[in-house]
Amino acid sequence: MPEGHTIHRLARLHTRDLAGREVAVSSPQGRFALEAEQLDGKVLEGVDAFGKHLFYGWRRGPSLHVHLGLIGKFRTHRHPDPPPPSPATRVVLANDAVSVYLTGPMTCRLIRPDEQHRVVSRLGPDPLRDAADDDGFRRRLAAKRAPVAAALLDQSVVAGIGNVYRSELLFLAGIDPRRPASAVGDEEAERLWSLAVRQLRAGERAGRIVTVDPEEVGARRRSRVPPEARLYVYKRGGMDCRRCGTRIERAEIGQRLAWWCPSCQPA
DNA sequence: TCAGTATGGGTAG
DNA sequence: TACCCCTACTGAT
Repeated sequence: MPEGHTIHRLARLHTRDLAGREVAVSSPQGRFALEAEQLDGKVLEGVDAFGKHLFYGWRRGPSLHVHLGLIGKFRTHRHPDPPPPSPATRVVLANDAVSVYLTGPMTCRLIRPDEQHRVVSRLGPDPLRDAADDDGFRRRLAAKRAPVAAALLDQSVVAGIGNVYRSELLFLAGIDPRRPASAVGDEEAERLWSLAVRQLRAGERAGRIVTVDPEEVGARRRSRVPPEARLYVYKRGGMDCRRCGTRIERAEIGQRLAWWCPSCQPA
């Protein structure tokens, strides 16, 4: 489920589980075998997240750049007796305590510092790194003529938001997803940014996306909200808005489906 | 067993 | 804008 909150959580957990020690690196699938040989036995210094990108930094070695794409997945198995990796496992990172398996990444490659800099410099502000940069977000948003829902998926406008958060944040901000990004006012943009910071932080802590106010669905805490009640609009087309009862609408915006409540997010 | 789907993004034209 | 790639799971056949 790789939006920015998942990526930052992986960086934190992989740093905790793997950094500061030698790591055994292999590639059961074989597509990363030559590169794995270069890293095998090196000490991992830390894992850094920018938007949806992960960078694994090694003592005396090139960085490992991972982007999960739509279907990439990390699985962590505590020892003893981790299950064998599936034949499609691109990379295994292991020490005597844990084995981490990576499958289906869009990007998995060794990268020089200048290339890493180029990747990061193309990204807009990341709510989980640059919480104070509401101004940078506002300026980048104002420069886009595309619908605001498309602009939120543009990683050069804001890094780390994906298809779930874009619909949910626009609902929380009361903004119609079809409105041109350049027509979003300064105060609305600031509100959108502060919602992004708050929601992605909560998602990073919880390891899942829960945008509903727990009280609105009869739960005491975010962690108690049942799975089917965690979101306001995402994938709820044709259902009733949790707040006003209006039927949730759905349309393709920016090559992906978006959902919104026409009453809570008036045109 | 197979088609469809998924929280993404790069490249060619 | 169209097309492509990556894997796992679900539901229909």
